[in-house]
Amino acid sequence: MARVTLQTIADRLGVSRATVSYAFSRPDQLSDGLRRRILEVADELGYAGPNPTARSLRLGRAGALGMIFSETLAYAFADPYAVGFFQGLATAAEDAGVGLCILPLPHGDRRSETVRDAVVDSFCVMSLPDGHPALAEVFARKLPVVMVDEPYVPGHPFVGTDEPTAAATAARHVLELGHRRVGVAMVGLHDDGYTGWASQERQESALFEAMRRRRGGYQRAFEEAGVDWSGVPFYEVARNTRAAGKKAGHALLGCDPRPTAILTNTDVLALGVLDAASDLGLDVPGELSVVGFSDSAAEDAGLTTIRQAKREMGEATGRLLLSGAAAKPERLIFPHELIVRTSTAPPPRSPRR
Amino acid sequence: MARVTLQTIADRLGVSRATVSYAFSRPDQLSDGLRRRILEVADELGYAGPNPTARSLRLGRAGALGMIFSETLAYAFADPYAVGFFQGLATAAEDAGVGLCILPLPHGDRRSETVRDAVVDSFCVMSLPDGHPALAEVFARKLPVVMVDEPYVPGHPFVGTDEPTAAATAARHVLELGHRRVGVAMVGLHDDGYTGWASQERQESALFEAMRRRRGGYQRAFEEAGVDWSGVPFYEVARNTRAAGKKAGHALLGCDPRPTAILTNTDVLALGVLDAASDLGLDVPGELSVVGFSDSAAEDAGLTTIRQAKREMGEATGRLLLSGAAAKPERLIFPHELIVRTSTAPPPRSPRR
DNA sequence: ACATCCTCCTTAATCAATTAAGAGCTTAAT
DNA sequence: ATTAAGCTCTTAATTGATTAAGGAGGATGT
Repeated sequence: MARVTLQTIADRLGVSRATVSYAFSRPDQLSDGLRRRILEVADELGYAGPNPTARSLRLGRAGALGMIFSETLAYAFADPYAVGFFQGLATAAEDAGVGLCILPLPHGDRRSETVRDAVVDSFCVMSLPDGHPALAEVFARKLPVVMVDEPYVPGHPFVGTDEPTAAATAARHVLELGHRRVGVAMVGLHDDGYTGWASQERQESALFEAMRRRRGGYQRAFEEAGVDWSGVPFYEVARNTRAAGKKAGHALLGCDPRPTAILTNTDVLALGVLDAASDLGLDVPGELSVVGFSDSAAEDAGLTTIRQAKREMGEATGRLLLSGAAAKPERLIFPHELIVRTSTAPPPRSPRR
Repeated sequence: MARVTLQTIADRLGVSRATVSYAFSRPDQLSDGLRRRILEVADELGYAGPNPTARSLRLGRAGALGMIFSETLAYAFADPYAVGFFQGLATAAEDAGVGLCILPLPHGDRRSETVRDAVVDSFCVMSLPDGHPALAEVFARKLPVVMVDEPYVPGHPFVGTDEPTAAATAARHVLELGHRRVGVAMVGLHDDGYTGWASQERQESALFEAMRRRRGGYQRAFEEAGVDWSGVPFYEVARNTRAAGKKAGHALLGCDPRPTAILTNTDVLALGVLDAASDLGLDVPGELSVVGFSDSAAEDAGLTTIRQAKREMGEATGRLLLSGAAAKPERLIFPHELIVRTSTAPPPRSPRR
């Protein structure tokens, strides 16, 4: 059972390959009779239709948008922020009738040429650390690229959030409620798998730009409020999971004096902190205030958080890529919003020890 | 700025195209000196590397797995069950170093040739109604296909759940607790946008096979317990959202006599039913028991549900497709499990009116 | 001195289509 | 009758690579 191509059908009918091609893609170029006969024979021979790869090559378009993510794909799909973004991106792809191709990057010792070999027309790069090798591979492809959240590469379009301001808004919220002993739990600063207390130096040298800037926003708000940042307990976790959040929560709540508020840079982490508070029998928000980030899992838990326009960001990224506008180095900063729910309140008058 | 191809570089250096190709893909075939010179010139000319589409054509492999979903992509990404499945599928794709290409289907009056033109090596088809035109387009491609949840097409590999048994398990749980006035809320039976009470005939003629079978499981369990199915209030909603679940909850809880338990075919719907119960000031599980399905959003809410191995199903599907085993018509039925949490209890002794 | 073996590179076939331009032939208009 | 216009189909160039087989030249073995 040899491969069936246009040529096979052409030979069988004694017509030219071009004629068979027209039968499939330009019905107006052929008489109805011949066209019918061609389609009949195609069916008979089990022809699978014009080969998409050959078509792509000839037409110079792949019909797909490539998406690159720094983490493993399992991790990406477990992150509500990323999934929300995908939703928007997928909507844009759908509207344009192109596929959304999620590309795995090599992790660990695994080699992979996915970026080099991906049959796509453009790339969306999300949360890659500054010098990640995949970034160079993407640029080498000379296709339209939009960077999301990080890294910001001058001269290339960017979609993101005003991280320092958003973080400062979250911090200011608890500071204005009167909290002075505040702990911070963050994920996504480095990719070395470290979980534990983070020194000032480690904080500032964070590999991931967006989270580094977000942290900077916290610090600025604290300093503006006259709170010494070096006294702020700062716990870093390696994975954005509820369990990691719980661990951070226990660490922070074990400090003496105990914080009356905890800031986290994801909602998932914040939920874990709530778990820790619950373990210790602490009333939230009576004895402890907790703030999340990105409003991705926050509603049910009554979490105060910073809402980000995930879907809109995804859609905008898609449109930028699909409209060809990605040639211009636009920089779209999407608005954020503080959503105050029931996880934050003024600190207790006389803190329980 | 004309296109730079292997040939451009070859011409510039006065070598053959093949030599340049070897410089990129088979370093051992070339002297180091020439290879270096080739790469240098390539860089100089701004060559983007061997064209992936041409490569794909020549090598006969696309390096991507196509995924098809009956709903809009925004909807798919909003469904925790689907996202869980994606997680597993993506993991398998990642391990194999291939991309995961999510293909939009035409919706409404939109035309689209995405299935016909998708540059992929295989297809994963999830939850397509029996006669959906995309299914024929997929088969026409003559590539490996795995069907997930539905439709089951004899002779093709299938990955899914024992729907009738799983549903019967959920139903039996409340029946064994002593409930006799039970309501049912389901989504995903038809795709005509209908929301409201569903007649027996409408139930049985459901377009989507998996949900049709799931419903059959409920009915069987009721009949085995001696409960007349025709007296069971059955509310159907068009979309798998919390708001829709709430609407269904209000409808069902407005029945006289009021149900003491409600079965839903998704956790999202169940959360909505809990919202409705809360609106009415009903105690769960004291006055109302609620059961979800798929354990996708259930833990925090304490929802009793049927756990499905979403991730494992996705991974198995991926492996089937990527190992070439999809040629054999395997039928993988994954186990389910009743998870009893705090949303179910025996019915109240003397029901409040 | 001759055969043999490498190393390095070229030739040419192949992958499977699309499409502008042109060639016959028929039909219609003048 | 003649010219122009329409249909329908073919020719041939093009898209950008990969790779088996072969050739030229130098090094090695006997």
